[in-house]
Amino acid sequence: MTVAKQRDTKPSAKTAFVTHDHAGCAAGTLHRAQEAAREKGVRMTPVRQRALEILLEEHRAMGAYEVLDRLAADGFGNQPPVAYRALEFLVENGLAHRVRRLNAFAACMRPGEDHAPVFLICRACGAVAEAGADEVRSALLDAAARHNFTVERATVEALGLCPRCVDGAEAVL
Amino acid sequence: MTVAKQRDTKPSAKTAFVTHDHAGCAAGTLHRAQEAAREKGVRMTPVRQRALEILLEEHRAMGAYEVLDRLAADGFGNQPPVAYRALEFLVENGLAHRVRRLNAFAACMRPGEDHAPVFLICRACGAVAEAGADEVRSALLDAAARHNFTVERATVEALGLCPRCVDGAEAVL
DNA sequence: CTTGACGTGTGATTTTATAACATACATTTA
DNA sequence: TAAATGTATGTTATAAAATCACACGTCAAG
Repeated sequence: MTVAKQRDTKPSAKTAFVTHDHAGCAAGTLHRAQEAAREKGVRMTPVRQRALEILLEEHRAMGAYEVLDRLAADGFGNQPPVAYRALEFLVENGLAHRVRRLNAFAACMRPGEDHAPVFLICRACGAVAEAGADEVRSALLDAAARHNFTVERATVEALGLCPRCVDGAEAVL
Repeated sequence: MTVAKQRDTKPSAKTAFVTHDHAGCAAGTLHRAQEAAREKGVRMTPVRQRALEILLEEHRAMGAYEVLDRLAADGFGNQPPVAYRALEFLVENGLAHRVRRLNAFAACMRPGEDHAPVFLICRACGAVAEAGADEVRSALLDAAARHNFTVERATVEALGLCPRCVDGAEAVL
């Protein structure tokens, strides 16, 4: 846990690809997530909160078993359902997202805001950014409408290289 | 196998959601796929072709193990790698697509044409349609560009209800 | 005919995800 | 506060999806 603030960077146009104060960014997002949960009337229990913290601390997509290991190390159960249930809760309540391409999960950077996220996944460093998606979403809805298809949920994921990895080969790896 | 044509519907705006002559549609697509493979200089071996036929016959997303069962029934190997290798080949060569939301695979309806497909997945009947995606794709590229992200591959999948399932509740289930 | 590349078959294993059931905690209701 | 109810957690087991590693076969180039 642990909310060590280091440089109180203002979270202006925060994206995973821009160097920023992870700890502060994570703390802020966690706070907003807690708010969102409270407003929604759902319970942010210890496992759930810890799972979210783990995702926020890493600021990348993590597999369920990876999260599970961390949870177990913190004294929670060490069986798959422990992680899957916490992660499912977070996803259901818009506090995290599932990244299908990676069979993984990532914290939502805009908890509470109704979101239709696009994920930008760097294949070099594994960073995952959540991009604004309004235009993508409306284009998708248009395309679906042309087929008389009713969209309920959408997954939009792009795999490629983030700005830090694309030029230098000094990639984070 | 089997090109029993039933109603020779003209494949004008063919989509999985419009009632049409599956057999004819499948046969035509298979033919185009074979052409595409030949032009590309890759080998369309028996397992590979049969795997594609299976996907085309069903005209829906199928899990690797489901395809495997059918292949085994036709005298091919019955171990997972048999199906995964054939499917991987098809995907690599643009003859099929992977539908991540379903952990499944579907035949490409436009083999050869460089495609950036959007999948419309009916949660009621399981049909999967490949929709035109140019606008979605450009919106996605724009969004990525704003983050200085270089897109290499994209996954766009919508889950919802197809026109046949959305109004009648007589849904296929 | 031998070599080497590619494809296929097979057994075993790894990784990802759920089912099923028991226990504990929390919130309401009386 | 005690009982009742719903919700969350722990744990065992298993299912489903995907890959590894290695043997064998085929076919075309040398």
